[in-house]
Amino acid sequence: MLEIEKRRKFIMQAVISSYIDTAEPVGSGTIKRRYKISLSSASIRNVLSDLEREGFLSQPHTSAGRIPTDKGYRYYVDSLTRARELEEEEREFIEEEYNFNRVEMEEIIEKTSYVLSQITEQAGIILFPSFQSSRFKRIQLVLVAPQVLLVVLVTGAGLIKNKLVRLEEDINQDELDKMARFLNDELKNMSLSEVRDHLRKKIKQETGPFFFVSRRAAEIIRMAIARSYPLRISLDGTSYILDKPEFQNMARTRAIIRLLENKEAIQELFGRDMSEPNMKVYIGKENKSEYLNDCTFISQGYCLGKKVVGRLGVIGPRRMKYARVMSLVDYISNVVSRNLDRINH
Amino acid sequence: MLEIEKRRKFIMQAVISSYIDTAEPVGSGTIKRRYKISLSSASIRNVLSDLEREGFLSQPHTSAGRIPTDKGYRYYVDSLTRARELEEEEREFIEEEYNFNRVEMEEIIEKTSYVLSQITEQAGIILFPSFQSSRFKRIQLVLVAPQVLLVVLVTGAGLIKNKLVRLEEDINQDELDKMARFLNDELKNMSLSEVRDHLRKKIKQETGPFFFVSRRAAEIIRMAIARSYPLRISLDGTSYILDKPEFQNMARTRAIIRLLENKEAIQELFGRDMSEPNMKVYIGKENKSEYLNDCTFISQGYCLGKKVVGRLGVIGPRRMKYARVMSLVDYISNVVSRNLDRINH
DNA sequence: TATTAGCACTCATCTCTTGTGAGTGCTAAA
DNA sequence: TTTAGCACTCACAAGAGATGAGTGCTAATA
Repeated sequence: MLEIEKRRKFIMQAVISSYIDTAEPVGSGTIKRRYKISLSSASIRNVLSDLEREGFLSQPHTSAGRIPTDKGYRYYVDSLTRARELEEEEREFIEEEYNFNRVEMEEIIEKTSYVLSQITEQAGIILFPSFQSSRFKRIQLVLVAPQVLLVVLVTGAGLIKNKLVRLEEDINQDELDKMARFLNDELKNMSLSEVRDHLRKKIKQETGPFFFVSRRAAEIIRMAIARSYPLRISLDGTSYILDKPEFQNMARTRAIIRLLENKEAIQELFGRDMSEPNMKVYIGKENKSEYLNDCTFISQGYCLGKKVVGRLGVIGPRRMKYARVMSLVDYISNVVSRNLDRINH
Repeated sequence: MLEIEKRRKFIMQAVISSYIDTAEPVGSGTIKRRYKISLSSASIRNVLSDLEREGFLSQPHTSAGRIPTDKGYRYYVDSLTRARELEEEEREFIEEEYNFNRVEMEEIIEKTSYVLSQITEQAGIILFPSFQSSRFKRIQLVLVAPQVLLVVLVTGAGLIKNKLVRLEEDINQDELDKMARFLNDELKNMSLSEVRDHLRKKIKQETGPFFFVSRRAAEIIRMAIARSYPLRISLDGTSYILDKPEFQNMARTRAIIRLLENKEAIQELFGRDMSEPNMKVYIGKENKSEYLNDCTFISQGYCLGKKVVGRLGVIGPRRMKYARVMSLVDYISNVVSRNLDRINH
């Protein structure tokens, strides 16, 4: 009984790993040849047909070998494979890439989509740290031209946000400095959504000396963060998709590439995972978009301090080296977190 | 004599416009049918074979029709086609897209690659205003953390550049304010390359009271602009390339897409045209990259005030509607310039 | 003298046939 | 329970015509 379970696992593993290597349907003969199993091809066939009946494998046509289904890959990822140590070279390549004089968050983020795609040979994606959830650190108000105000907002995620705000009345730099001082005291370490709420309250309840600075300041800062901060995504290596034999069909492939050109669509792929730290693997139809029915999307959060501020990941064919790619995504997510921390203090 | 020249032109035009429509080689019969010409197909054949001998047309194989060569397209663009008025709908679509409350240069730029690609159904490209050549407008120095300085540089192109600079020694905000005041006076309206040279000179010749501010300030600002400002490009609609029948060949198409993923490679396509205002059309092998041998690249400068600050354009198959696309690129370049001006005063 | 009808020829592309081989499921023997 | 043996399936490759849109050349025509 236990013996039979072991055999199923072995054969399942054989089918998947062979298919991942070759992209060709795997038959009983191939398994016997490649994995020197002490069973006849007929016995293997029996197991294969069991696995097919249970939905782990399928046949492209009657006289072909088997290929894994979504359920098959899922089983493989959950039960048959485990995290792998990175190769020395992989680790070196990654560390090397981040070994530049990085003082700005943006450079780190943009580098990351490149690194992800290069090392996995798939499309690499990273979301910039989310603005709304990040912490207020400092504000600076600069009069750029009469009635045009530059608001510089520095947040905990190392994000710097510029916003030009057009004012209706004249104001001078002294007044602005006063406001900035006030805001910097008042809002220290709040998250930006707290900032918004706090300011709304303050405006209502305050009177007196506070009032005159507060009202204007609050309006200004709200203008600066109000229009939802444009979603920023860095994407690289889309062209790797075109290399894979399963994506030689132009029509489907074009749809995938078109999806990746659309920031909102990419955001939807992450669904509700945005602020979760752990790794998510979406295989085939598990994906949020039907255009990715033939793809696997692996993502993981990255942190600033203890807080998850964004996600990164890769998109490739379902037929991918899961252990390797998952380990890489995990490792790179840690590298990014570490680097973000370093520039922040 | 004049008659014969006219006939050549007509037939040349017929071949190109038919090929642009259908992507199929054009034969004498097709021309006679589609353009109701009062000549026999035999006469047309004579002209075709003349045009081929002179290098304007070529045959994929002996028993096929003719397709235009680079030289043929070039002749067509230079002599047979002229700027076209935009359709009402085209104009409306463009104006509509820019009809949002734009106060930031970045939004306008990013919108533009989208508009270019949508309306021409090709890849749309725009370079962000060049940083080095833009004019110094204002600098702001903010101490973000001990020894970490945020330099905010506002330039004439509406560009705002943040740079975090790590200092070796402590400095306080008062000192920074002094420096900023000094720099704002000193550097007003210089271009950033002038700024660099100016500071270099100043440091050498100055002594006395100027010295102590100047030296630090100069170092800081040079750190801020020194590392060549990362080339920013906005690109959209790459996937349109996959629609065209001439790009069904994966290998060549992948190479094009890979090229477009590489910012430096894109920059090279523009060559020395960077600060020229006029339109450039590169057909097939005229392109700076061999990967674009089957493409046409059309670009034009856009301005802030009277100064060209960047370029925009489209990349598509050689077989494109030149009059239409050229008019669109021209129109959009004007719209961008107009919008940039508006946010700048 | 310029034009065109006529004709033989070319060659990519489509369809049809056939052969091959890697795979299957089932059954009966070990 | 395992496996040898066998009939069967079916994608795919190779080859053979047939088709037709195109050509260039030549001789007749306006």
